[in-house]
Amino acid sequence: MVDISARSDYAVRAMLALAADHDDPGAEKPAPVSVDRLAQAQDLPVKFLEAIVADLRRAGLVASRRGARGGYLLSRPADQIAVGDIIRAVDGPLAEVRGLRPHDTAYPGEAEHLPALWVATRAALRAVLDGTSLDQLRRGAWPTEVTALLRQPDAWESR
Amino acid sequence: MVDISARSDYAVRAMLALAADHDDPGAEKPAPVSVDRLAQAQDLPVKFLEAIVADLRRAGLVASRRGARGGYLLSRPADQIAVGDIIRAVDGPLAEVRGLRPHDTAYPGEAEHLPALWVATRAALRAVLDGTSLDQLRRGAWPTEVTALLRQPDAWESR
DNA sequence: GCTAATCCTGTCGGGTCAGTAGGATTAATG
DNA sequence: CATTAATCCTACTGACCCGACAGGATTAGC
Repeated sequence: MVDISARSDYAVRAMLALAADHDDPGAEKPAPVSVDRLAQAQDLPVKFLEAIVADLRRAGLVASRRGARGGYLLSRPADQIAVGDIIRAVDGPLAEVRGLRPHDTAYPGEAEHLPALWVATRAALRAVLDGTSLDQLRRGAWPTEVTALLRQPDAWESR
Repeated sequence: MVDISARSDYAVRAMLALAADHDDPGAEKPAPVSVDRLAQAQDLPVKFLEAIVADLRRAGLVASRRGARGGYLLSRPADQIAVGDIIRAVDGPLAEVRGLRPHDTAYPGEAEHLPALWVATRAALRAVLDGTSLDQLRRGAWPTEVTALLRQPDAWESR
């Protein structure tokens, strides 16, 4: 069902590392961070991460400086980047049904209402992932929807 | 991210077909439905569906009668079967992070709050899929959480 | 005993995923 | 101006999973 891929997981963690570097040293202009340092910070495979960060750049979420002293920078403030943006950048749409977008599935007979359920499923995902910014995630300062979900008693249990 | 697999999609549709047969002819005892008829009703590949329905049986969601005039029956009323139950039966856990359950992921440094986000993501999924029964799905009689999600203006739009 | 069904095992091609290899290009710095 | 440190690009691989099919063993109603 939901499988948070290594790509997405690594991408979010790299972005978190970048965000940290961004507001860390007071008011200085942040210096570009190399893939090597990002990989070290979160213990990720360097070459694989390199490919992932390239996707983030193509999606416009980070800017790159080439050459010595080069590296990557957030292209927007961390409170204006949703986690959903990151995941879409590296893994495509948040939800698919057998390769189709949820809203253009169609079914015969008894299953006529099924598309609505898939759409609702996607909407639920969006509420969490597009409702949480990189900045909120880093600080654990959750938006209200997420807080409500986490308050659920069995949220941390298997099922 | 979320990929509703063919297995899950087909499984839900087969269960819907079964549910329809169940309350259709008034108060008669429902007769077992063969895989062939289920496949026809929803236009699904017979042999593949056979394997899927076998999973549903092992999970206890349907009961089987072997031999001539055999087939499958819902093992509980359709309002006591959650869509989430069906999906778990054929595809395993609703959410995983690189093969791990969301609640036992762990991260170094800046990503310390990430597990909570994955857990919230799963909780959001559960709210929709465990909150909707097979019966509600068939009738399009959505629970309040789903209605709220579908009311969202861009719920049916791409992103 | 025929027939219609479940049940089981095995196979298969293609696709995706995580990760690696190797090198071309770019730019700061001494 | 050469060295060095970085991005960038293309290609590859090995493993695994997914959708689907084949063939037959078993069961039970008529």
